[in-house]
Amino acid sequence: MAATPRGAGDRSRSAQRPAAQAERRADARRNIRSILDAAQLCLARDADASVADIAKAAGVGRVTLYGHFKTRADLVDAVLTRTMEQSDAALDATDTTGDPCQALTRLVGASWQIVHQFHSVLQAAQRELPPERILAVHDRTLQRVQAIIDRGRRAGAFRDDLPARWLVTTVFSLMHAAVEDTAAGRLDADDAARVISATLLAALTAPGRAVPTPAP
Amino acid sequence: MAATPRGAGDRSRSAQRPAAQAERRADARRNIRSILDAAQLCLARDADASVADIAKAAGVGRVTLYGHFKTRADLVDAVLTRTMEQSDAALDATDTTGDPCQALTRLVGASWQIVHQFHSVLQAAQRELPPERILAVHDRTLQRVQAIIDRGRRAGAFRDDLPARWLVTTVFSLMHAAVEDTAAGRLDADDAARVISATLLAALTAPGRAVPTPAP
DNA sequence: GGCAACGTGAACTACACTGTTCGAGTTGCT
DNA sequence: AGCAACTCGAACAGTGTAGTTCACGTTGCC
Repeated sequence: MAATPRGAGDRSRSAQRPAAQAERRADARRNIRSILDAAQLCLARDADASVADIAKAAGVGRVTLYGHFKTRADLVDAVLTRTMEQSDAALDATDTTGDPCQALTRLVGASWQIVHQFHSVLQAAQRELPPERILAVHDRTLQRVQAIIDRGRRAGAFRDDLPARWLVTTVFSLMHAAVEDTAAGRLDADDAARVISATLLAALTAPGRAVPTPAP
Repeated sequence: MAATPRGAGDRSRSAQRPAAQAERRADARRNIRSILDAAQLCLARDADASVADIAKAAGVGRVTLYGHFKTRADLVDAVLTRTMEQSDAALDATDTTGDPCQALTRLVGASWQIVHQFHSVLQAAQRELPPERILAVHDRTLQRVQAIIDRGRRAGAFRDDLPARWLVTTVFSLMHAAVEDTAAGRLDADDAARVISATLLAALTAPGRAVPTPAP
């Protein structure tokens, strides 16, 4: 879905799925990498960055870029996918077992940097890609949050009076709201993870229960 | 800032500020109204609606529209201003005194319909207008929320361990997140106000305190 | 070394949109 | 009635973008 060679059609490739980047020439691989790097950077700075901007930032001709990515949407999709893969990798290294409250706090801490950095990549994707695609790419992250919430509910720590899906939305919503607040200078970026966690723990706590105060 | 006559310059008008719509001819007033109505509707449906779309929806020539609004940004600004005025009017009729928790619940209930309906008008404005302008137009609403939160904090009902500005952000963020969830079919629109309120009350509650369970 | 894959800039098509001009007609106001 | 304000559509200019083609130069790979 990301790579589209010029000379060769789909004939020599087993399928169009597996990105099929291995059998390319070395300079092509290098350029694809540069393009993705540049696109991630440009889109992170400005969700409306043009293909020309990205090509220039990658130190590559626009035509070369189109040689690897059929359309702008393709490129955005590739960048989003890549970003989510990086995110998932970072989150895989995070312990989300044990006490749900602490697990959530750890998850927020680990996610914040990524969300903070690549917030507008998501914005670009939301303007260019169909909602189902956005959802699909977020699947693993969604599952992860959902799992913690489910566990917290079963343990009686998290509330049971609201749709589980809404609690997941709450988590994502506050993360992204925090990004915008820091961008506008209304929130200290170094304090954001703490603020988000504190708000979320309270929001997810079962009514009637005392709100946990996590140790600093 | 909204009205721009054709024949007459600024000469006959006292200032360019006061919208100066009173001294126009009747048909002009009618058209301006139609345009604003149509623009509000179109932008609510699609934040990217073109000037041509809006003019057609208003039953008016494109040139006529440009006769009243110098640029697309001007039009968007006028629509946003108008929407916020309507919103403020609706909120003026809402009792925000008394118990902060109940006041917040009432405010959310009264705001939800408007936010739900005109969510993408705001999106359009965010793409076209400078952030300061968005902030300025939201001033009254912002103040209102801020006032309730301040009162709740003084009363010891709301938490004091997070920046007040962040709590305001939380309120707006969850409202808009709820809109997107309903649009995606993940949340029942009729249930939204309750869900938002319940989440917010918990989020704003002081740590260590029991979360209030508002009467249905 | 040789060949195919790859890169490149310039130029071109195509499109969608904003904003303007013009000439001619219509409507409201006095 | 008469005049200025207003409306209208068509046509135009300008801009920014996506995507393509071509002819030629370069690089990697066997």
